[in-house]
Amino acid sequence: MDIFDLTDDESFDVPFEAKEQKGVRNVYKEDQENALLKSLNKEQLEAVQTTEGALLVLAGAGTGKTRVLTTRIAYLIQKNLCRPYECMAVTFTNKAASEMKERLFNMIGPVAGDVWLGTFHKIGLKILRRHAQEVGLSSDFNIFNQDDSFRLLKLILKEYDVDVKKYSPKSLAEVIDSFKNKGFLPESLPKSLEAGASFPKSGFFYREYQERLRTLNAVDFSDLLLLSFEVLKNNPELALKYQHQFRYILVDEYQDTNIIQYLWLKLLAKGYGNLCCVGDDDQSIYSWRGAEVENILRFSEDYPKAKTIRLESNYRSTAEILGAASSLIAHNKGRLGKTLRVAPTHLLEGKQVEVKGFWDSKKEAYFVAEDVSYNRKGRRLSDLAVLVRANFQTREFEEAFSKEGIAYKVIGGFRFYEREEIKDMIAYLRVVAQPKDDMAFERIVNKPKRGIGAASLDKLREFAASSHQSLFESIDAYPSNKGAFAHLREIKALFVKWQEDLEVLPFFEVAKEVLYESGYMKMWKDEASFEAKGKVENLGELLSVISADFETITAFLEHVSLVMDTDELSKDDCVNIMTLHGAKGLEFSKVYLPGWEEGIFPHQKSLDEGEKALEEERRLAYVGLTRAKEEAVISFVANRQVYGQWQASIASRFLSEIDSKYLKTSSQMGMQSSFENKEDENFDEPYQNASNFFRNRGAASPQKGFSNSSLSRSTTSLKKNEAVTENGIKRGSQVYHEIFGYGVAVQVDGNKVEVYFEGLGRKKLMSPFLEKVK
DNA sequence: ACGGACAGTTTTTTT
DNA sequence: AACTGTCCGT
Repeated sequence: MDIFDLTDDESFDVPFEAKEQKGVRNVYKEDQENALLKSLNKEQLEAVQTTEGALLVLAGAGTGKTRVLTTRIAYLIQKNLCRPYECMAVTFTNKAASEMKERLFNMIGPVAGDVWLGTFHKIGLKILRRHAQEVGLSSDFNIFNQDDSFRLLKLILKEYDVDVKKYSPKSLAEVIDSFKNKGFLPESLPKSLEAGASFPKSGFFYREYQERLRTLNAVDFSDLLLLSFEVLKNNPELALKYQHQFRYILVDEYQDTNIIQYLWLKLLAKGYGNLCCVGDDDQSIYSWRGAEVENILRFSEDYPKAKTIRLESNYRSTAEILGAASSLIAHNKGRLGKTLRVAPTHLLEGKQVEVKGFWDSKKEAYFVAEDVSYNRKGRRLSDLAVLVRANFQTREFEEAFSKEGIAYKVIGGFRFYEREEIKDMIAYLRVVAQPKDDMAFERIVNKPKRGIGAASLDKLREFAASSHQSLFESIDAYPSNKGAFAHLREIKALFVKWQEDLEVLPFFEVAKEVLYESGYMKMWKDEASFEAKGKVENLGELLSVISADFETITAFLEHVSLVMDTDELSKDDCVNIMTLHGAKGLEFSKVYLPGWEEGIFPHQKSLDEGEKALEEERRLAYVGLTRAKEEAVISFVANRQVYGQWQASIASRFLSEIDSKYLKTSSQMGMQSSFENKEDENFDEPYQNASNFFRNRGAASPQKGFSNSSLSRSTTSLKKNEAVTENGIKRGSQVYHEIFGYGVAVQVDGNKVEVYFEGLGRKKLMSPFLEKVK
């Protein structure tokens, strides 16, 4: 299951001239080549067979990008142009890597395992592990995830008395990450970059952060690239060795590379210059992670002899879907430009893209669930997907699907490895593996409660800092053995025991010991709540995952930091619910694209940021549409609840940017107001309806638009911290008031309140009337 | 040391 | 709505 085995060093250590090829057929057979290439079209064939020098393959959606990449690798190996371990193929996601791995295996068999195939981060990690000491780390360093980084930054900011509310660790993390993505260590950070950053003294905090990471013997995600690049940059001999090894380098999704990845590739490809980059500038959706579309736009400047091949035959979608997607993306400026056309062998008779408007997101979700029910006949559920802009949107679909009895899986979102209990357990294991890891240690030192409070920890922290040791190490030397410190010694003794056990027992056994002997499992078992039950189950599941898949603690910890459990699509037959970002590289026969509302999609932040950000949103929409093979449904709602507050929505501008001949619109609003009976409204234009509706009603007086029959009445009790004021409802120190005139809140008797409302249930009753007042 | 009450904030996408 | 941080009583 591991994409490539990090313990397998032989392919590297043996001088490559002397290396015998394992399992590769030395004799090239023509029929093999024919079998490999026969299904390719002319464009694809050229991309596979252009083996010398730099090559840019501009591959539009659905034009067989992965096929070209894998066939190219197979071709190189079969034609004996390189040995498997002399070929490196880099992807962005584990999903893409494992798919390529699988396809390659089917083409050339087990030797596929020798190809350096993996994500940028994984290959960076492989290099960094070998040469960690060059950057002042020991090779068993830990990998910090985003959460760890935030916590560390928060710690640092607090030490310097920075107001964490005003200057959040998250924004600092973003700034530091952007430095790393551009390839700068604190020492080399240009003043101008620091000055332009949105966080004050970011250069100082960056330096501080890197130093702390080093003392913790840890790196963060971006370091995997940055530091592996530094290692090679500072050791020309070493770099030469790698440059000599990699005769062929292939890159997937080149449009999403950032500067450090660009430099990293350039350095590694220096030996042979056989760099093949595949990408699509219209699908660049990771600029917030430092991706520079410019990398792909100026490829031919960087590699002047580079050839460019365009793949424009689309084997995936109907003409209607392609037409809709193309007419939308045409609104973007500065594209390299491609014209996708339906492949002649693939002419599909298609339906128009459906556009539907709904009253609220619940109706939208239930429509999708019912439509799925209807469409499942003669189709696999896994051929259907719901693609959302943000993770929070998945919730209502989950609810609707489970009520309709439809199997579904949410990809991404709340991940297994990000659950509290799993993170705690991982923290325990991290301390076992790497006692210097103060972050992990602090996380679990008093979990379950061991009578070690904040005050004692403060003392220990101070002591540890003055003796330049980790918390764990400094426990023994601390000049006290009372109260919390006695408990600290106890827990340390346990950790030492587990470390010793690791020498003699299988990792799985030790993991089990840790879970039970620490009292962590007991802590949740003793709790009667529904939640705790699930946590106990999850912990059990974690143990079984460990016993099935991981032999060493290092392998396990590496896996949890680099590979998310939900990276891969479920093997079961179920509907996939995921973000648009997560859907890149996938295809489905029918795709649902909900939540196309201003502020949701395009996201509010992109609207605030301006044209460039908006273009990226548009590319995201393009990615979404082109995932569909046969059908696509776009929908939006008139009311949306975001963070517990109701808000009016207006249909996304993207809808009006799509050539209407590819669209079929219909209203599913089904509201109970008098609005429904108005004849002058055109129900075939639901996105206009939504905006008109709120324009008409937005600032209206309470009763406007209500017909008496649809007006309901309900009484409710005020909560402890609520009161009715003249302008609205007072809750604590916050005052809320009614919006849109949907209802009137009237104090009746004591804490009883009478509310008029329109066709909404009790739970929803209050929220639409409440809006925070500054 | 610990838990409950209260106030205030959150606000995208991922390796 | 769900979450964090702080204050305060036990």
